[in-house]
Amino acid sequence: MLALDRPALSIPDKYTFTFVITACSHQQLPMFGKSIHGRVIKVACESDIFVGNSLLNMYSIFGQMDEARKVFDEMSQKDVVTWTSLIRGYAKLGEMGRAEELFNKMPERNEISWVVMISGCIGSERYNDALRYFNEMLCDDKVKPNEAVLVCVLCACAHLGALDQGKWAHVYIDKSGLPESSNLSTALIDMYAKCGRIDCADRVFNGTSKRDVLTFTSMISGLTAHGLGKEALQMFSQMVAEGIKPNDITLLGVLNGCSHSGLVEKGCSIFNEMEQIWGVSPKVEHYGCIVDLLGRAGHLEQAFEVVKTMPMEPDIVIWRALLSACRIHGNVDFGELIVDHISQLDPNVHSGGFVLLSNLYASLGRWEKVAKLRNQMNGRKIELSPGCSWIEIDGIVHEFLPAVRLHPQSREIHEKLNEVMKVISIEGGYVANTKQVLFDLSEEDKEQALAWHSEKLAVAFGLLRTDAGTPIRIVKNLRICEDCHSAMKSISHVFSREIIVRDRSRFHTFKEGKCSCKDYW
DNA sequence: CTAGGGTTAG
Repeated sequence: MLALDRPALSIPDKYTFTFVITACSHQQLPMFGKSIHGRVIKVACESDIFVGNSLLNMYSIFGQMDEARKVFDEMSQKDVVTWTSLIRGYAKLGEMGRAEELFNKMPERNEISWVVMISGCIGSERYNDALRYFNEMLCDDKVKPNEAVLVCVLCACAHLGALDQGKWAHVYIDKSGLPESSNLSTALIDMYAKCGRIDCADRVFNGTSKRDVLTFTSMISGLTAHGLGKEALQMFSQMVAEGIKPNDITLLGVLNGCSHSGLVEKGCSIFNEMEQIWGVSPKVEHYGCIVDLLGRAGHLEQAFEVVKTMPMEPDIVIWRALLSACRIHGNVDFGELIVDHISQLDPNVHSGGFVLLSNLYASLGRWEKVAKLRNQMNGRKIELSPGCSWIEIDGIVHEFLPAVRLHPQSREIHEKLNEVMKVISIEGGYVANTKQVLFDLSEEDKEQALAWHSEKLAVAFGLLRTDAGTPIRIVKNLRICEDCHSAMKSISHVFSREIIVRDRSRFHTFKEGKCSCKDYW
């Protein structure tokens, strides 16, 4: 109404443009934003740095980097916001090389520029790079790490299992006088839990007065990953008692906790009530949990019934949970039934489908089928993500890929590993699992690689570089395979070492020849 | 609202 009353005043000024362009960025309105860009040029306030920055940022957010770059190049005046926005655009697309180049070139940096670089590394799963940038940031007198940077750093430590550096960040936070926040507590809890120190996570949790749904969720998920299902449920009760409403991810953690601890009835009742009590409608992930829960406990028919009646299309994870249940319970017939069912579905979308089938055939001993699938995969150039392990020694995270030659001490590591394998075969009763083919998404292909799985290399390195009796902590990006699992058991026994391996889904603590997962994972 | 951060099953 106002606008109609005063048509003469309806030409927006640069402040209005800035405001509207920013709104387009936040509301995901690329078309509208673009049309505004055209109008900006008409009213000739495009030389304003605020207008330019908001336009540049808008294109960066939408991933239209050619457009963003054009705005950047045309801006006569640039400031730290201009540079940071452009860097963020590239970082979000995973073009870290471009981002890095600009970051090195920019005339001045502030805290936010560092956050953008560090969080960009995390988004591209380059956690070691994230920590490297953080250390560089500490050398820069003009900036001080803020809450956002520290959250990123803890996140990187959590992914890497870098306990020492995580502890260092914790001390830094306590000394820095940053106000207590649920964000930092959440990141600390998650870091400790993922680094194998659920006890420290618990201490942080109990020491904080600012708890929200995220704090509780990271604690619950942490307990779950450590196989502490009952404790996870207790934590859930405490959360409810404190009047905090769980979200979909909280419930995922709780259900998974039930699954790992065999709490079938409890899990089912939580699942059945999540909509009415918490207003969270089950997503495909929750169905995945319940299928896993039922399948693991041996209720295969019931699990299959859930898959058939669920309101959405079952995804690859669900089929895998079912097949994994068949494998655990040695139910070949049911497994083949499911494979029949899957092969009628879309066969060539995910590489996951191939691996899944291959695993099942391998577990059924149908090697000719495995070989055939393998050829098909090679023919289609399906790429699988490489297996990778990390180990932190003296505050430095060492990364092991199947191509271990990259590591400066690789020959020594190989020699050590050969020795270890020999010793455990003779003294530890270890027998190599020669049938091992793609047990999980283990892409470390035995045929083509004389290389060992990355977790074996990491453990050899750990034995070389740590004192006798020190626990060895390893993080692996995929699930540990059966062969490595039994090797770790033998090593823990023969070399009297506690070995803690965090794999993709949970912790395995090897001690005196046994694993905390009770061979059930 | 000219630029920045966290929890996630298998």
